Amino acid sequence: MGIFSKTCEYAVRAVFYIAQSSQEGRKVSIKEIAEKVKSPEPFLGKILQNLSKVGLIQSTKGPHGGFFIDPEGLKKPIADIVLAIDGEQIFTGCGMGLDYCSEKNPCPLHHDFKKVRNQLSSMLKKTSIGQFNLQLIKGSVTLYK
Amino acid sequence: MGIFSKTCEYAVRAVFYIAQSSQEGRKVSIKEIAEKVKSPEPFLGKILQNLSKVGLIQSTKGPHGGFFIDPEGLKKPIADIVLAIDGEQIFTGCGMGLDYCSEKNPCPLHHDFKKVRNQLSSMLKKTSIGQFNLQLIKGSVTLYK
DNA sequence: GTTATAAAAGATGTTTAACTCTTTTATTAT
DNA sequence: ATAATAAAAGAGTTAAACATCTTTTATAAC
Ligand code: FES
Ligand code: FES
Repeated sequence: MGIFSKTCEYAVRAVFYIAQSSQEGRKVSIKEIAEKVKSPEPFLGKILQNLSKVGLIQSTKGPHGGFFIDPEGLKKPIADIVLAIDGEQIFTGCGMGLDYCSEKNPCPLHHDFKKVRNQLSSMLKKTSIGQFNLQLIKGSVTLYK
Repeated sequence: MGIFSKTCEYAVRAVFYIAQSSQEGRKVSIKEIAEKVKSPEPFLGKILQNLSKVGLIQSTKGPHGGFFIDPEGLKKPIADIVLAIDGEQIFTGCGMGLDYCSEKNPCPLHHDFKKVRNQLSSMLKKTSIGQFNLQLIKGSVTLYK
């Protein structure tokens, strides 16, 4: 596995796709999202359910219903998705798995690991979910391969 | 979970402890290592068995036997431990879980994620297993809490 | 209000990672 | 040789992550 859990990877890809669709004024169904971001449909349903519960995305049931993100949601950082799925360990935890990370009682990796962790955090916090859509729309980046 | 798997965290802590002991000229038993780095003893046994198979550490059976690291092993980078346990995905994989990471067909995170990944790689590759012992011996860093 | 649509909710199943136990083999000391 | 020690090897268990299936609820169109 990579840095994030598989569940989290699905979530990020899905949210990006929903964001893009929302900016085009469309709601999208689980089925469509699952196809476009290559994730198992029923599992993605559960993930989106959770993201919806914490208010990161919105949805409406029934015909022409589906998932979308309101303008407030588009302003939120990508970090919020990761936090909702994988928790804060990745932003604050010790690289060697010690119970807690501290300056006073650091592990051998601490000094360097802290930098990596900080860079990861700032990358996820500095960019909002909505900001990626320009890139996506003009086709310079992709959500599937 | 953090950036590395739990198994990998145990492995790194254990290898550091073994390295320290080796530089003091002692072999150490699974029991001792498990206590000192806070890992489940039988599980750690399996992990060390694997590291031993790939030649990262050495061991001898019987009385006064145990694990140690030869001078060659001490020169190897920490990255080798991570690679042996978690695989190369963490060094090369796409942050959003796309099948492969590429410059030509990048995901939205690619540009920034690449930097994080590179920093992580260089951190793990630049320092050898043996280099940590000075810090460990003088007590400025720790392997348990 | 009936029907169609689509997500929510809840229960269930599968796979992988984490962890344990038992038996065997190698080494050393007596 | 025998007994003691410690890892290797292999089989087995448990828990968590990943994934599916079924039923219910909300919404919209007719
Ligand atoms: S103590 Fe290990 S990363 Fe800070
Ligand atoms: S394509 Fe996603 S990190 Fe490179």
